[in-house]
Amino acid sequence: MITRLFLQTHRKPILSDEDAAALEAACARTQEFAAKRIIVREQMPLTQCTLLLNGFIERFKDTAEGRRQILAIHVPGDFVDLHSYPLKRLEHSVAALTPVTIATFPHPEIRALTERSAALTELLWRSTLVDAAINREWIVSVGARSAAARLAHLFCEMFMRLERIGMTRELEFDFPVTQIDLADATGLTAVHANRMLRQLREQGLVEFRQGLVKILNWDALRDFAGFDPGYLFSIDRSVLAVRLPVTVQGRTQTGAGAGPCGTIGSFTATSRACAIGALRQVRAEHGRD
Amino acid sequence: MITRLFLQTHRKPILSDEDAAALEAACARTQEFAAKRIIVREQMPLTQCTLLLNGFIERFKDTAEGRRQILAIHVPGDFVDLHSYPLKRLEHSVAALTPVTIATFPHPEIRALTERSAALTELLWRSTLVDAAINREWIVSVGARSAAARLAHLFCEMFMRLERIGMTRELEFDFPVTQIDLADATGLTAVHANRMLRQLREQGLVEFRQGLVKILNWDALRDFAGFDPGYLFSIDRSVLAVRLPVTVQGRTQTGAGAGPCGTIGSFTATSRACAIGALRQVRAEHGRD
DNA sequence: CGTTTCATTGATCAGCGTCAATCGCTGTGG
DNA sequence: CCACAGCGATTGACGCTGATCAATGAAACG
Repeated sequence: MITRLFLQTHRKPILSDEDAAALEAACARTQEFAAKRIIVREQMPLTQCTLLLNGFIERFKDTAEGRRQILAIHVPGDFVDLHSYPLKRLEHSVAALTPVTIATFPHPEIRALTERSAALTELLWRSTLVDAAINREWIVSVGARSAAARLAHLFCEMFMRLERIGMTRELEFDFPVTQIDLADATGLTAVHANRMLRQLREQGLVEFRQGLVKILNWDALRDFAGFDPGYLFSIDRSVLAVRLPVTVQGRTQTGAGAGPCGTIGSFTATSRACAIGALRQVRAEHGRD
Repeated sequence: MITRLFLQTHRKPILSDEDAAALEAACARTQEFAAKRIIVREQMPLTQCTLLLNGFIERFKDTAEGRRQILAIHVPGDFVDLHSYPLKRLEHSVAALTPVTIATFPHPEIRALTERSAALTELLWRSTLVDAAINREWIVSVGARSAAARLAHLFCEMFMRLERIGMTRELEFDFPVTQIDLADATGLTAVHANRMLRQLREQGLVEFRQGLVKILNWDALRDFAGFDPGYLFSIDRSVLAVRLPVTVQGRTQTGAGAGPCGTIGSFTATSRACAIGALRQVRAEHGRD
């Protein structure tokens, strides 16, 4: 079943059996690519979407200065370029990080799906938005986290996403990328990424060696990275909350209650100092830092 | 007409008059907020979406260390949190940068729209994906551009987005944000942002003074920022190409042609050196750098 | 087996953050 | 009308994080 992992990752909204079957049937064919092969080149007109079945895929842009910025790393079950359906072209390239197997869904087939079922459309739409939420978390990573925390955060994210599809073993998982890839994803140089990986290892947080990630201390790693899985929009946030007590939640307590639906806020976004103070307090209460 | 600027920004797919009217009618009410007011707080369950009619809005996250990362800046005509419809909650907060007027669209109304028209759904979907493309360009900014180039790039982006909705005058436009906001958007400190703004001014590229941006030399600014408007998915790329000759286009020429539909690439993503060399060459041909 | 890629480490240095002080503007209350 | 507080802009001094340059070894590959 081609769409199994996709549906396992994105469970809402719940599809009828017919819709699920229609989605499955929309696949035109499967295909394999060697590692490092470019699958989609930026700005080319596209007529199909790519569902990743096996292996790892990167989306990236190269800058004029010769730096590569990886924008996303995809795992099996991810609809790598579903956004090409409404957009018709991509503003970035897509390449295989490892040997991969993909399934392709022609745009006309997807159009037929959207005309057939609003629920199915919403599921597809939603999956592209979870992707976007991950994009935004990466903005936070490169914009506001230290080098070591960026790497730690990436490991946390990959762990949760791979666990969702059964690709972890206890606290370790295969992550067959190079240190150069890690550097390109986190906005660092390979040299510095290497040093930070050593630091993470020596701090007893996480170990990365030849494509294998071993999480040595999940709680410490999560705190160090400032990782809050909320942005992954996984199925059951309450379960995650138990397993991963959310540090940063305290933020929303800065000030009294908001309107009933949360859209009518009643507080300003100012007073950084105040918010920071509150945060430090929350962190202190949890005995961290 | 509430949706005028939105439809002006997002012209594809083209809507029927009925669909456009239905969209217009889905608005429940308009509302005003003072500057710095939080409009949507992260993680709160949402039941409506926000269309910005007037003013500027930011989407942001605060980190545990007290840093604020701005994830997006919205201009009139932007559906600020349309992604809350499929996602039901947001992983970030939304606040007014200036006094704003917004229109709210209840989720049930949007659901009705999606059940009514696949074309309308695609337009809405597409607009959330253009947003995501901007998110990704911001990853490139904070991850791979120098401090000054990040600011320059932001000014280029805002200029193009504001021009689309008629909010520029020749080469200047109102951008009523503080230097702190600019710093939070670009992953810099306010102090350093200030210095870089001075540098950009002294280099004769762009001037930012009390909420007014004056572009002193568009070509030089665009080149300095490495700005390629393709990621904005504006209406007519060819027009933009004439007006703003696309430097970075040359990249896709690195290697011979790809498959007919662009999905079957035939080159590897390796050999950075080669690609960089080719880029330098392209840039040299254009007499830059 | 040569060639290339990746990992690793050292030395050096620059870009950007941090700390601190000043100045101007605005709003506010006495 | 003035004193004062708060915020934003600006500038200087200093230091750290992370980039750059360089070299080596090991492993993968054709």
